[in-house]
Amino acid sequence: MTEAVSRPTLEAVAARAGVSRATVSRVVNGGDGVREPLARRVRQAVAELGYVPNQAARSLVTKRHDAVAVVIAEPEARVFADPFFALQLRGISKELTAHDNQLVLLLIEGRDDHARVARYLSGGHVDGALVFSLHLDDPLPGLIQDAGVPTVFGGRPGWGDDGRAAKDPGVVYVDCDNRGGARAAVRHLVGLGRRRIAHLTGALDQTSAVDRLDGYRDVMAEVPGGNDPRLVVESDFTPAGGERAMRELLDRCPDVDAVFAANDLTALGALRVLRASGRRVPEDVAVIGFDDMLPVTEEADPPLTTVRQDIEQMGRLMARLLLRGLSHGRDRMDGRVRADGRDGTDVRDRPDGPGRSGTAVDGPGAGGVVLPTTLIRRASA
Amino acid sequence: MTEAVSRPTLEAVAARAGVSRATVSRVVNGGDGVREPLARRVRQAVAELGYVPNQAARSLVTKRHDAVAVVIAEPEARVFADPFFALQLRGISKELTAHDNQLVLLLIEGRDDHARVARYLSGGHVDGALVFSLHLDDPLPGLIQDAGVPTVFGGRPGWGDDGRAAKDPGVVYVDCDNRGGARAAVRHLVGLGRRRIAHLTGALDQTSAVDRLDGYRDVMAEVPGGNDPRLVVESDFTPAGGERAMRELLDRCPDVDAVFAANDLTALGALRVLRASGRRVPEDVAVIGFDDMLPVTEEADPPLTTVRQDIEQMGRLMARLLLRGLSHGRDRMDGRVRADGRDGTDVRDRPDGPGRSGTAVDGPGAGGVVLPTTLIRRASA
DNA sequence: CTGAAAGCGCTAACAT
DNA sequence: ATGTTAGCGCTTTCAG
Repeated sequence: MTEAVSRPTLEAVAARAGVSRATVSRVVNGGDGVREPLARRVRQAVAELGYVPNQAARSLVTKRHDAVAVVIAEPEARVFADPFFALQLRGISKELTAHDNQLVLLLIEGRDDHARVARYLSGGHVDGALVFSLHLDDPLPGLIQDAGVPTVFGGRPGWGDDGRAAKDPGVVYVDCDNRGGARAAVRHLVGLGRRRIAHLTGALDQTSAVDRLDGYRDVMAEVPGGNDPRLVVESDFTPAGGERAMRELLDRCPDVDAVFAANDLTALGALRVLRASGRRVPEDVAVIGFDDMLPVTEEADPPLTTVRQDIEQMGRLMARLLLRGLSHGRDRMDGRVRADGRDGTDVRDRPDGPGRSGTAVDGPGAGGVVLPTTLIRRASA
Repeated sequence: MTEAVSRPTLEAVAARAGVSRATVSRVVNGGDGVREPLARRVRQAVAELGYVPNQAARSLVTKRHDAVAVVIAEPEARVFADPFFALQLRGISKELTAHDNQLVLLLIEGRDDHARVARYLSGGHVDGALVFSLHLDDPLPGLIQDAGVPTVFGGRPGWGDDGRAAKDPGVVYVDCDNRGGARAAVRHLVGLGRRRIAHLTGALDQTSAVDRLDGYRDVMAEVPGGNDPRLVVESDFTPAGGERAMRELLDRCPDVDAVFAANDLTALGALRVLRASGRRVPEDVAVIGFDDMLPVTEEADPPLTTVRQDIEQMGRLMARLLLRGLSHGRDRMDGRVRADGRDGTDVRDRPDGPGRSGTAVDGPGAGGVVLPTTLIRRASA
């Protein structure tokens, strides 16, 4: 292992190129206003010495860090049960990398960690934050707002009275069209001729679960007998919860002919209970999930029809919005992030095929960007 | 959102407390050699002003960053198919947090990214790196060694001729006892009275797959007819690969009565093919997996007997070893990481129950720390 | 278009 | 035990 030998400084490069430090600095940072022959000499010296700018020194004067924090709270470690997390990170990482920003990962393990994270964020160590707000009652978003760090949330924030946060144009978030996706799923079941369509909800302290339930209700309101409350069973996004809910459902409504589960894991549990009860899927009961968690949906028996959301794209978009706000901030806006100016490239670049649902923007004035979902037909419905 | 108002500096705190900057600095950094009354005044001022040290300024002079990079290469995105990644990160994060270090996440998407990561690591932005080396031919480890950054690898590194790297005491890594775990699994099958025990390998360009195969062979060498090469089918750690391999196996050896799959996903594929072929598990064919990937093993049909490795613990240990090397380095060792001084607290704190396998240290002189595995009995074997 | 000089906020000798 | 001082490596006016 080589000794951590002191790296060359601007000074060294300047000496070697026979110019001043200022000139080297200019070249290194884009090189405006340096005549080509000189610039070339500088670049040469940089290459020869293997010069890499000292980020600490740079930050000290620019007050920028080219780093953003990604904050992930993982209460019951549910986040870790699925590949969600990884995909989001991947999208975020790609976008940050493309803009030469570093990703500082902040995992929250428990209540105590909130203070730590808040302190870090207020400490001015990063230029902004991407925050995944999982629960309606999570104190974290509030703390972060107080910290005064430009922030983009992942998933519609649910804090505040009646989801007030999501309507505050100062709060920027990215989400998938949970409600629209749910509608598409239920409509599909209706189109299949099903009438006793049930819903196994997700954990209702998360906005995604609430929105999917709302979407279900939107469509069922138009189905004769569709507002039978026994058709909705509360669950929690887990396979075990799905089993429990499905048993309960079978008890309440033995005549059920379709199930829209709040996510694929829940659908998996339902599938098992249905099989055990002697029902055939989809002949007797059609089943649809949500997320399109690949290993799960494709390997399910039968393969699961589901509503796909592009997790990685959500990550990318979050990062993009944050970075955009940051660059504004540098010029004159004090870093306030805004969700407008949605050029949408890369986001809505897929053809508008059948089964497509949702709009790309959830109403004017809101700080939320909502990505469309797609119904993926497999064997279960 | 509050304006990014300039935070208070040491100077401000000093003024308020009526002392010099140096004194404040001393108090903030542990407070040796400052008399209590004074120290109290300083702490008071710090609290009142909400002072947080400027990390950039501090790094500039100390040349330390209290940050480590976590480098994850994810070739075919396989990493993201399972919760592995998340668990490792969680373990790492916990340990780093406990020592006030930041986690900078570097995801490698393709060949081009290697250079970028190498440059970042050489750039002296972090104090050390935790690197997951997935493939035998990965150029990354070499680049990282050149970068001269204290590093701990996740998983036995396979580069160099014949795994030379793992024997270099200068190369530190943490792995689970793949070979021992495999032995335990196969021994269990033997104990069940099985004789035609097959192995579906993992991707053999990863040391974990190679080691598990070796473990299988260790035991089979003592089983009559156990060295039948047809009993080993190469696969790739995926469910689809598992299906393919299992079909091939059934073709070659219809009399197979047990299968040790290189991981749980592979076992899942095997299970499906076995069912389709009309075989009962475990009556006709016993099946064992590896990893104990919970959602998969518990939800499998039948629930999967498997070899558990404590992923999170591996992450913790990697971070701990790195941090330990770093603190040595600060005193006098130029940051060289060493795998000795294994106090092992938290690592070997579980009772030595039955089915336990492996040693905590893989031979003297090597830079590797190998964590034990546990056989988890469920219904499939 | 280029160079000289003034700090950014902090730590670590060195004084006292 | 506390204060004074000299930079860490860089960007950025400000002159020329």
